[in-house]
Amino acid sequence: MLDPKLLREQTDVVAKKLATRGFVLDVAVFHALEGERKTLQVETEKLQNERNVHSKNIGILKGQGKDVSAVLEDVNRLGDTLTQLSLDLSAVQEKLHNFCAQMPNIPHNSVPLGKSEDDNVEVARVGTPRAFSFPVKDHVALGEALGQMSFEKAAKLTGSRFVVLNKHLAKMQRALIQFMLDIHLNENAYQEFYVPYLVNADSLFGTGQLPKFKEDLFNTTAGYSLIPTAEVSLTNLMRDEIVPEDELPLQWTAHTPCFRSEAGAYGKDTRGMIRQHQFEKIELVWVCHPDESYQCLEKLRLHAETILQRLELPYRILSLCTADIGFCSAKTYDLEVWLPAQNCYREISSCTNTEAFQARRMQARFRSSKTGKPELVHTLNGSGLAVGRTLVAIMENYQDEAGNIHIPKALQPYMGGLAVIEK
RNA sequence: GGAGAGGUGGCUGAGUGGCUGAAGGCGGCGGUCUUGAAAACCGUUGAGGGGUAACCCCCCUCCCAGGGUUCGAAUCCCUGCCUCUCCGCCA
Repeated sequence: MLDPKLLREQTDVVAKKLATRGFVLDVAVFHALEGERKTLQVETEKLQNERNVHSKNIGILKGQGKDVSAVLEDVNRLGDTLTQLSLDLSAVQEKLHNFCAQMPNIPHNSVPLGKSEDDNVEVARVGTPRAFSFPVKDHVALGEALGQMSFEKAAKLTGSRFVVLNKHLAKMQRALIQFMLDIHLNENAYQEFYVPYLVNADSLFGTGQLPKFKEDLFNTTAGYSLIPTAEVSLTNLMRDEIVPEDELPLQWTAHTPCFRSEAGAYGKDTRGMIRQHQFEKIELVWVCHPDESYQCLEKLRLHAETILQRLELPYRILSLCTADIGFCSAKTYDLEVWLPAQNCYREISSCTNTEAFQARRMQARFRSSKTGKPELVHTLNGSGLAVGRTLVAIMENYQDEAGNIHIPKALQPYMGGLAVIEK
């Protein structure tokens, strides 16, 4: 959610900035709603005040044993008008709220302008893709040949876009989770959380999944939704909270499964573990002072990169352009890992500064030591990393001609010393 | 699942229809005192929104949430959510 004051006072500036990301702000509609709101609100509050004054008088007069019928008549006359006005007011306020809830965040000045994902800017490449002396197989071929990855079994159990792993591959996924968490906890000072995988609508609104992206979620008959990312559970810990300024920044992490319905993405990446309805992820969340959020974003990105570096996986860093950043994002870096079978880099982490966009939706605040007043925090989130895709990357980058998977050095201790997964 | 009790400000805890946005205590902040600190004493201390160019100021809303009764609701009624105690069940 954008700052309503900013929106009101500099509507054209906001519209211009949102246009860079392909969002058309209907300035006329906004001004009309806003004008209506103001008139109604002022009038409603005026009448409410009148009513309150009268009511207070009634109390005083009654206490003195005097007749109140005259005042009572006055205040009764207010009744109907006031009822109607407040109905009108809340209708307009709801419209205004819905209007604003659909508006995406304003891109930061450092975000490259662009019209599509082709305009994303490559910031750096790290590591060199290995040269293979044999035809590379993709993770599906490798995994099925090993007998440790089955999409068929998953389809029997559930449907498409799920996977069953067993033996070493199942263990490697668990090892990766442990490996990533250990680094974030021991080296990067994150606090670990265990959180619900089902959340309510307020939480989903807070982090921006609602109202716009309801279709991407798995919703339950109980009224809860499965989390599409631990960002929802972690970030919403701050909802309606006010923390002391000196406790900032907060660095939180959790491993969770993530559930995405992604109705719109059918036909894309139909093969393999790249796009699944259920996958494991380590999430990193920062809650910080507004002055520091861009330094924090750099640190967050570095923490995600560390994992790729330790696993010796080649990757590149993209700064997403205005057309490609997410709804809540003011700025996003994507980390893309090299996948030899696809002969390209694929997203494995997305690190985002939402500034106060989510914080405003959540009323997540800190108490300013300067003013003593609550102010909105900035929230950031990033994957550190997507575990399923990391597994894919290891399989494809570390395969040999026989179809065996060599395990990265750093991960071997987590695999009980195992160095190669063989048939 | 069954039976009870309860949800009030950062915390604790009064308040059953009328200057109560809320006593008292704790905590926080400011001050007096002190070489400094502690103690003591005095003062101060919720949030959201609107009006205003803006501070001061003025107004509205908020005592779990949503409805209702009333001129007026923290207080009465209904529904939901949550917490606690006892019993049952269970990983």
